[in-house]
Amino acid sequence: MLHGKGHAQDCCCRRIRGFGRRMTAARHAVLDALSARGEHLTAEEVFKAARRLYPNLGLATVYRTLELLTRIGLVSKFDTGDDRARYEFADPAGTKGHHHHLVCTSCRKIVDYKDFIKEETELLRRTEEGLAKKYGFRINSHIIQFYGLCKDCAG
Amino acid sequence: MLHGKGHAQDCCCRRIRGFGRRMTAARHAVLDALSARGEHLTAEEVFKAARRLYPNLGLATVYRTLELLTRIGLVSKFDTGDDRARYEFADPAGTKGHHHHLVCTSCRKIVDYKDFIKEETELLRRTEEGLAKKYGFRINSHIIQFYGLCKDCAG
DNA sequence: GTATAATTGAGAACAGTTCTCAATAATATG
DNA sequence: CATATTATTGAGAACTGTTCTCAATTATAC
Repeated sequence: MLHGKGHAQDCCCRRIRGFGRRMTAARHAVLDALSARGEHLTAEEVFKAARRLYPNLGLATVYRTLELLTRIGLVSKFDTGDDRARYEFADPAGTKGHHHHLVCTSCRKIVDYKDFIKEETELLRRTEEGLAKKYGFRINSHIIQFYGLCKDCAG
Repeated sequence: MLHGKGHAQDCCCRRIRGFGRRMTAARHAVLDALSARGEHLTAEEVFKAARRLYPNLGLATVYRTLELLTRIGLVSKFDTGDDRARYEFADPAGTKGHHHHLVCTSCRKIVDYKDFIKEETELLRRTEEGLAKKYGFRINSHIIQFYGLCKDCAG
């Protein structure tokens, strides 16, 4: 049985256990991969990275773990227009700070930006409130993405 | 050969021709379906609606047409977290006005909202400018979506 | 330690989307 | 208007990302 190294891992363990689920080597490997490899990873990328830490790992387990982490709220899953899902730590755990995405529709490069986040967050909060009231939703996440061509692709 | 009925269709024809592509009965049917059936349709939904107008239509053609329309900029394609793409007229053609989406993660209901749009648009414009400058992107679209539970699903 | 139930890896199955290809139909040309 | 050219089509096969199945394994409670 492996032991998580970082604070994030410990925190995640507790969260997983608190959810009545077990802590396993496979899940450790996925968590390690997610925190080592950074943002917006595909399941395949997580799989490759995690398998280096735990060679016996299966792809289905990666999907299952990512789904679990997403359900718990530790990971956020999103889409950037190609046809595979992306995963990254949700704010609190990842501690890389809240950010949004800027996506090149040609080369698929993804830029995480934090500039403008403060204003955006402020507006989003107000909008959320208004929408919740008007449409009776209990809102718990949002997505903002900009699409365009990066410098290299714009030519 | 069918003839489009609405202004949007005429406009689209011109755009398609202007792109060096041909105007066909299948494409008319897809355009009609898109404008009759409203927002955020899946390819399957477009297919079913369009096939009522042109029974010989094939699903692959619907995908090809939607891809063409998206590439031309007449249609916007997006994703709301389930695993099928959604399509709707982009602003100018659809003339239903710019809107964003509020998505129920349980029943998958999608609400188009236009409230708050003005402030959002204003902020997005400024953010876009800033991002374009800082990261050298030529930005040409964005997505804002809120996720949560609708009144019925929140219980 | 043992019992119990969650978790696993492997591969099959699945769903949405794209591809292939011969047949058809829209446009340009004469 | 007839014809040649070339895009487009429908049907189904193929593909890709993701989920499911199931017997074997392993974390946890006692």
